Amino acid sequence: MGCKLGSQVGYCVRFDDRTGPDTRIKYMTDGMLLREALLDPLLQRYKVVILDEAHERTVATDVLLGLLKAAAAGRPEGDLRLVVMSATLDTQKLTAYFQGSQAAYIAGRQYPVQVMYTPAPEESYVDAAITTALQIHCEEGPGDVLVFLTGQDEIEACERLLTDRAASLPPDPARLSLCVLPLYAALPPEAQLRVFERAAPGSRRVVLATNIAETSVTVPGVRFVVDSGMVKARAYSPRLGADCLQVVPVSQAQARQRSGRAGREGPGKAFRLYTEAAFAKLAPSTAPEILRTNLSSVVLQLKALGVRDVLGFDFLDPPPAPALVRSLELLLALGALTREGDLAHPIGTSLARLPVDPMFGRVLMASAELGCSEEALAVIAMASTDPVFQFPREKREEAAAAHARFASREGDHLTALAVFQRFVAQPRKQAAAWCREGFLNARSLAKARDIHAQLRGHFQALGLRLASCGDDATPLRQALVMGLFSHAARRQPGGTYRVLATGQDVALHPSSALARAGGARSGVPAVDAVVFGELVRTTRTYARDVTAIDINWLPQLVPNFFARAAAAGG
DNA sequence: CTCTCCCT
Repeated sequence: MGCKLGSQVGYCVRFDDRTGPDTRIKYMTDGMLLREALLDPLLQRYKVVILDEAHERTVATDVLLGLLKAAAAGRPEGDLRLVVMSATLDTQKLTAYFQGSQAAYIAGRQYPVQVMYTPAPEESYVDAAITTALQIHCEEGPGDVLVFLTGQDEIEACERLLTDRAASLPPDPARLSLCVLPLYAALPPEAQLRVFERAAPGSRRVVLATNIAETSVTVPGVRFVVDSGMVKARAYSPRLGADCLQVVPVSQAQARQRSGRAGREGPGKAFRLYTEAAFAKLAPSTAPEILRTNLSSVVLQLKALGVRDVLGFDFLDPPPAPALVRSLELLLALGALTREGDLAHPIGTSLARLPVDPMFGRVLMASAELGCSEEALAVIAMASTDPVFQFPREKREEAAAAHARFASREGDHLTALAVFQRFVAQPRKQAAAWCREGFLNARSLAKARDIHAQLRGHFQALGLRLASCGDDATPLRQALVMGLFSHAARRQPGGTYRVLATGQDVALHPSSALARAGGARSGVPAVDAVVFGELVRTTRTYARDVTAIDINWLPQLVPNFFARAAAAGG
C-alpha cells in the first residue's frame, strides 16, 4: 500500500498494537476482535470484517461467527459486510448459517502431491516413520523430509533412533548426508530457527515435527511428507472437569493439510503410514475446539456481550448443553452471575474484563481484599503461561537440582512465584543465560512477565488494591482457595486426592513440588488438603499447579459452595 | 512418574 505500518494499515495482537487514528485496514487476531466486541457488541467501527482461516475453528472464531451474525442483524441492512475465508470449511453449512450469503471458490496455489498409503496397517508408526524416512533418503531425489509425530518425547526418541540407523547404512558415496532436526513449540528459539536454514550442499534434512508444522511453521525445502496419522489432541470432559490429552487419529482434512506441505516448492510426495481404507474411515474434519474445551470463559464473555440465553445462542456448532450448564454453575459459584443468570457487579463485570480464566480472575479479586495482590498477579501470570521447568532427557538430574532451588513446601504456585521474582530481578542481558543454566523456558517466562504487566494494568483500571503480603504466604493461599475452591481435594488413605466437588480421585502431577512429599525418603509429610490449577488426563488423571491449604478454610472462605458440596456427600 | 497447538 506504500504507507507506513501503523498509519492507514496496521495490526493488533496481544502485547503489540500497531494501529493509529488514521488506520483504515486493521489486521488482528480473532481473540482481539472478540475483546473489542465486549466494548462494542455491534462492532460499529467496522464496515467490513474478513474472517480468515475460519476452517481452524478456534473458540474465538466460533464465538465471532455468532456475534457477527447478530451484529449484522442488529445494524441497518448492508451496513456490515462479512467475508468468511476457509480452506476446507463446509460451504453448504456456512451459507445455510448466514442466510443470503454466497460461496465463491478460489483455486489454491499448490504443486501436485502424490499420496501413498501402506498396503497393510503398521504395528508402530514410530518404527514405520523411521524406516520410511530412510527409504526416501536412499531412493528418492533431492528435497527435505517432514515427518509428523505427536509430541516432544516421541520426537526426541525418534531423533536418536533415526540418527543411529542412518549412521549404520552401508556406505554409498553418491548418497547425501542426513541431518535430523526436531521441531516442537517448547523447543528453544535458537533450535527452532535451524529449520529455516536450508540444507547444506550435499545433505538432506529430515524434520521431525508436531502439528506445529501443519500451519504455524512452514519448513522450507520440503518435498516429502511422512504422516504418522496420529496427533496429540486435547478434549475437555465436563463430567471430570479435566482436559484429556490423548494421542488420536488425525482427520481427513488434517491428513490433507499435512500432505500439502510437500507441494509448496515443487511437486511432492506424501507417505501416509496407514492404509487407504483406514483413511476412508477417518473423521472428515477435526471437531471444532468449542466442542472440546472448558467453556467458562466463553459463557462469561457471552454474558458480558449481553447474551442472556447462552444455551439458545446461535452457534454454528452448539456445544453440548451439559458443558454449558456446568460453566454456568461454576460462574454462579464464583459470584460472577446472579441467581437469575445475569452478570453480577462487580465480580462478573470485572472477571469478564480480565484476560484470564474466570477462576484465576477470582483469585486476583480476592487477593485485593486479602492484601496479597502483588504476589497473586505474579502467580496468575505464571499459571497462564506454558510450563517453565525444562527436563532435557540427557540432563534430567542436573535440571531437577537446578529447579529444587525454587521449590516451596507450600506448593507449585509459591514455587512459581519464587521463579518469577528471581527472573524479573535479573538484568535483561543476563536473563537468557540465567534461564539456560536453571533449565527454565525463557520464552514462557518472558510471556509471564508480559501477562503480569497487562494484568497489573487491568487490575488498577478496575480500581483493585495493590498490596504485598511479604513473606507470609497465608493470605495468598487463601486467595487461591477463593478462586480455585471447585478444585479443592483431600488426601485419601492410598495417597490419592479426592476432588471434593466431584468425588473424583486424582493423583498429583509428577512435576508438582508436592508430589515428592509423603514419600518414604522425602522426610516431608504429605499435605492433607490442596487446591489445584487444572486436571490433565494422560496415563492417569493428574492435578497440576497444586497448593497446600488448610481444610478449615473451605467452609470459612466459600461457605455457599461447601454447604452444598457437603450436603451432596462430597 | 510428566507437557499437541493456538490465544485474550
